[in-house]
Amino acid sequence: MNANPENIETRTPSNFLREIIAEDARTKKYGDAVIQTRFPPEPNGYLHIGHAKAIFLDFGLADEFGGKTNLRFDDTNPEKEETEYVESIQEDVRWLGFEWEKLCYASDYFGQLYEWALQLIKAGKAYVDDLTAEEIRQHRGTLTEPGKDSPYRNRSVEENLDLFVRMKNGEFPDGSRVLRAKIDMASPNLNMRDPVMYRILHATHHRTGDAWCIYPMYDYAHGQSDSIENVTHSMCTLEFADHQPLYRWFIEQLGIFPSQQIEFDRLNLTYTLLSKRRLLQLVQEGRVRGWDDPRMPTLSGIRRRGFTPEAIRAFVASVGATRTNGIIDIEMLEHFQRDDLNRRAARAMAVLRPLKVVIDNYPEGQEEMVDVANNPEDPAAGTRQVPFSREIYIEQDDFREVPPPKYYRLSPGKEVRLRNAYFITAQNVMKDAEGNVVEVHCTYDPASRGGNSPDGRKVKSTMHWVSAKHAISAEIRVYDKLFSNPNPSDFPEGGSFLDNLNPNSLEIVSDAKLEPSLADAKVEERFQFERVGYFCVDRDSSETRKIFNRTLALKDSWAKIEKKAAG
RNA sequence: UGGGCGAUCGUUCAAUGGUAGGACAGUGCCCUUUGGAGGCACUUAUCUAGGUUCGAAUCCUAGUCGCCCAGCCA
Repeated sequence: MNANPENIETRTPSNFLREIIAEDARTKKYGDAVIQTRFPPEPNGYLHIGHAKAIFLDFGLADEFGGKTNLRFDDTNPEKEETEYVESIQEDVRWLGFEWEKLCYASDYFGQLYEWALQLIKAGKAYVDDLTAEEIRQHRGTLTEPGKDSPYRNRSVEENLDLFVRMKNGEFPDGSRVLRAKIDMASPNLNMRDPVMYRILHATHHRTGDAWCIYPMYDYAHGQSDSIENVTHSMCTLEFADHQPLYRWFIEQLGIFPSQQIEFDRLNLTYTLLSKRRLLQLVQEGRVRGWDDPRMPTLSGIRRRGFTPEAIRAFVASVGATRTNGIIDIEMLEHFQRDDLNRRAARAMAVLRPLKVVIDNYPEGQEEMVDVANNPEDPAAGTRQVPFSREIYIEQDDFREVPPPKYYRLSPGKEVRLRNAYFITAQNVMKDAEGNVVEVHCTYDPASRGGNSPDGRKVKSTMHWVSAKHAISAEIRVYDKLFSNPNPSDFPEGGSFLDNLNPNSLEIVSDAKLEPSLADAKVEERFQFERVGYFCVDRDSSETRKIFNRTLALKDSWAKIEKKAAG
């Protein structure tokens, strides 16, 4: 990305990660080596907003210090990993605006890792254990009790070597043996109680195929992979803090490049679930339309929803990094997205729930074009022509036959402005058999063309509109939060996180009326529908029928007033 | 109960022994051809108890509370 360090300095406060790196750079802890980081996802699912923070930190911090960042797939478990995911991950990282130095795979290092395992066995630091998974668990002890040595712990180097080579050669079935590091079964840190380094898995790996039937565990692969890549600062989330002693142990035993692990807090958001397992469940059970459903917190979902990489970067930058675990208000994310879109999104007029307005004194058959700013925030965006005629649509919410207090919009006898067009005054209404208002008849002031009256008369309200004759019809998918509970994982005994699903997270408006210029909108193009919200064109659109996703509603102070009045 | 980590406005991030500040949210006012945006103002915080110090959010001690760890997952 084209990061501007000065800008980042002034825009975001420092954090402990930046300070550690700055200090290491200053003291030349790594000599003249450049700052090297890595973003190490396991290709077993789609990236989500939580990963955006890690990506921003890994890439952003390295960049700030003139360093490099590798994208490394931590693909040590063939049973869960797929090429589909390695592709989507690359796409998502690029979409966020980052480019990696090298594309790496832990599986690239399987050979080296194997050689190092041999080395550790020869040094008497690793042994083959024939205990079952269950027995290993029992020998591990508990949080308060030390573990017990495996009866196989003191095998000879020769026997261990022989057994391990045969494990590698496929002589033993899955689960029959493992290679373990020989450390300390009484360590208060469970990770140091002779952790498993290799397990036998006769599974086809998405890259190495059937070349291997033993696969390294995370703990044995991660630090060494960092070391191979000369990673200076290996940043990961807090739950790995207990693994750090082991991370260092392997590097020290092997005498290889001393990468250092630093942990920071995971990103948590209100109303949002970031557990891969549960996200997968939502997809598999059809609770959402897929990984890229616009309600999903996945990067692909957020992108389809209309969020921008700029806003996400600004958001994660503001959130910073600490070692405290908190939960960030989703409104913070929404704020950064509105802020970005407000500056950049072209405006358009669209009526989601149309109510027909007939301007009785506007000549029948007449039509005209009015000049409209594409973005009042950005004069450079220019203007466009929007057709106006005798019959228009306004939002149902913008008319009340009996206006409540503080209601500024259209009501009988009230004069309002049609944005960029004319002042109109409501005269009378037509109703259907049930008494619903189906048409409002108004008169307009021809002198107010453009939206101002020469006599300086003021109106309280300005409303958007679409010419009925020229409007195009479109489908609009109005999204709301996927969960109605701020903490979706909080459910009563016997319940499920699914109970927290918001039943109204998707509302489909099938016949919205849009200004005709929107007929040319391209997939993913973003707009602000004035007074309504931010929308983008969904890829489900066809040549003849547009489908828009609502990214976010505009802040609505009238809704607040109404709510307050309702008590 | 063992080990590790942490604790500052409602939320989040700063303050690195020297005026507790910003952002989000909230409230009020101003402005407005989007009840949007913008501007101004306001409210609210250093977990507790001791100690060190001229001076402590910061250092020390003890306590309290929270998170993480007992996969042949990462």
